[in-house]
Amino acid sequence: MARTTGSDGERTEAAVREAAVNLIARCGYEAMSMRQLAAEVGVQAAALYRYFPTKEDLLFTLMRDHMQGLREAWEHSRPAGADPARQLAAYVRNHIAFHIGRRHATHVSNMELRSLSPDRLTQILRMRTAYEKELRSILRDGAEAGIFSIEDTGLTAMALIQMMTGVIVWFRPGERLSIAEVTETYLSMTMRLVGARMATDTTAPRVPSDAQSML
Amino acid sequence: MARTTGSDGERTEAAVREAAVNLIARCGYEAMSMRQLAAEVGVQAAALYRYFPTKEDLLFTLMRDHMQGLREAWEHSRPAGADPARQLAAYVRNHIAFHIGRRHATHVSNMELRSLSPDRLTQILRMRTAYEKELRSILRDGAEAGIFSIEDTGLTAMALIQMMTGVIVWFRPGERLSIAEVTETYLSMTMRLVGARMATDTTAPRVPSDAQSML
DNA sequence: GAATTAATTGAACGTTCGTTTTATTATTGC
DNA sequence: GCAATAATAAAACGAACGTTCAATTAATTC
Repeated sequence: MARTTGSDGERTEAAVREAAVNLIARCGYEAMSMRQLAAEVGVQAAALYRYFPTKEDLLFTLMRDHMQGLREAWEHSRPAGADPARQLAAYVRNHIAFHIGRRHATHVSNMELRSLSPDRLTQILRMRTAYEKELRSILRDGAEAGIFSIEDTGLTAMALIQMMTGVIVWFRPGERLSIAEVTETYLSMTMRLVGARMATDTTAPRVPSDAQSML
Repeated sequence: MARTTGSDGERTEAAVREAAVNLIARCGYEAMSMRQLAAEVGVQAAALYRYFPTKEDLLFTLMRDHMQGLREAWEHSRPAGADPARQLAAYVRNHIAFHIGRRHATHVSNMELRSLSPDRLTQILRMRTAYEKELRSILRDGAEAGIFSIEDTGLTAMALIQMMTGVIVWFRPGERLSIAEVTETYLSMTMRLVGARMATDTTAPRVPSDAQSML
C-alpha cells in the first residue's frame, strides 16, 4: 500500500500535532517514540517525516506555537491604558484561562525545554521572558503608583507566575471547582499577595456566567 | 581488569546517587543512559547493577529518599503547639530552605514521576500528599481561629506550594538575592496571601544574617 | 486520460539502549 | 598465606530507537 484514500496533508499534520502534545505530556518527549506517535495518528512512522524533519523539530514547533498563542491571547485581552490593578486582573485571568485550556501544551512547554538544542532553547526562553516582563512592568507601575505594596518586583512576578501556572498540575475540569471559581479565587489571592488597595473595582465587565455553577 | 584498588561499595553507591541526581536533573531520566551515569562515576555500566537492580529502581530510590528527607526536615522544624501563624511561617521557611538546598533532587522528584511504575508512583504521591496535608491543616486551623482569611483551603495550599517550590526554577545561589532574603520575602507574600492578621510575631528567633548583603 | 504531484507504506540501516553473563582482581577473615 | 567474598571490567544480547529510501497509490492538473 502507499497513499491511502481520503488522505490529506493538512488534516494529518494537525492530527500529528495534537497526538504529539498529548503523548509528550503523558509520557515525556524522550519516552515517546515516533512509532508510538504514528500509531496514535493511524499512520506509519515514516509518514511523520513528511511534516517534521526531525523529532526535535516537532517538539520545537509545538512549543513555539504555544508561546505565540500565549502572547497573542494576552495582546487581545490586555486593557491598554487601564490602571495597574485592572491590568493585573486581566493578566491573571488570561494566564489562568489560557493555561487551563491548554494543560497538555503547557506541560510540554514547561517540562521539555532541556530537549531543545541550545539556540532553540534560547528562542523559547526569549518568548517566555518577554511575556513575564509584561507582568513585572504591571507590578512596577502599580508599586510606583502606590496601588500595590511589593518588596521585590522580579521575585513577586516569578512567585505569581509559578502559582498561577501551577493550576495545571492539580486542576481537572468537572471536579469540585469550576474554572470561573478557580480563576476568581486566584485573582483575589493575587491581589492580596501584591497588597492591592481595593478602591478600584478589578472585576471584568460582567460576563453572564455560562457553564459554571456545578456545585 | 576487575576490582580496582581502593574500591568501596558504600562510596561507589553514594557517588552513583549523587551523579544520578545531577544527571537526571540536567538531562532528564529517559535521556540519561546508564553508560553516561557510569562514566560520570568513573566506572563501567555493569557495576551500577550491583547497587540498583534496574534503572527505575535507582530513580525510585532517589525520589523516596528525597520525600523522606522532606518529611523528616518538617518534623524537626515544626513548632508543635504553636499558633497557626507561627506554624505557617515554620512551614514556609522549612519548605524553601529544603528545596533550595536540594534543587536537583526536587527537580527529579517533581518532573520524573511519569517514569515510575504505577504502584511506585502511588507510593511517592502518597508521601507528597501527606506532606501537603500538613499545610492544609495549618491553613484550616488558622482560618477557623480567625487568624487567616482564606476562601478555599485546598486551593490555597496548592497555590502556596506551587509558589514556594517554584523558587528552584529561577533561584541561583550567589546572584542578586541571598537565600535569607528570598525566604523572608516569600514569607511575607505568604502571610499577605492568606490574609494573616499580624498581631503575632512570625519571625524566627533572630539569626545573624551571615552570607547575605551582596547588593 | 496521461502526466504530475501529494501522501503514504514497508523494509531497512546503523546506533544506542538497559541488562546479563562471565571472568578477574582487590580486600578481608582466619 | 589461603580461602572466601566484594567490587569491578569486558563483552555480549536482543530490542528499540530515529531516520532514510525506494516503491506505490491517490488526487490533481492539463
